[in-house]
Amino acid sequence: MGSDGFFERVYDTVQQIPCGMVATYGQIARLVGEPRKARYVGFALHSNPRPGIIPCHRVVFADGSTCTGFAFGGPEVQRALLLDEGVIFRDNTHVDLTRCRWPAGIE
DNA sequence: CAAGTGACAATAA
DNA sequence: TTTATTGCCACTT
Repeated sequence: MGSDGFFERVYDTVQQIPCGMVATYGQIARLVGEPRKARYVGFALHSNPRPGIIPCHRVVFADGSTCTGFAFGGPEVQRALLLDEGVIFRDNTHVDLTRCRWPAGIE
């Protein structure tokens, strides 16, 4: 859409993640058309210039694992938020991308 | 104003 | 199979 910035596309895509679903940095990078910029997708959320409109907790690693640090205010907090939205967890730190991967049908 | 840094993922060896 | 390196934009200081 009107946004010509890479970050803007990332924010717009992350905001489109439906409740109960999660997306990976790499998938978002592909959705914006730049599979090699997955690194900056994470940085875009880290910078978080639009707090409140960017559900960073719905974004996880390609492995389905959440960040190892306190990026979301606490990995356990992120897990609680996702569980509250209906996301299925395989482990305390890994999300069941098999069921909650978004968008559905990317293959 | 310029340089450095940063929540990852994919490919090569 | 696993480990290491590369890629690359915007934001921070």
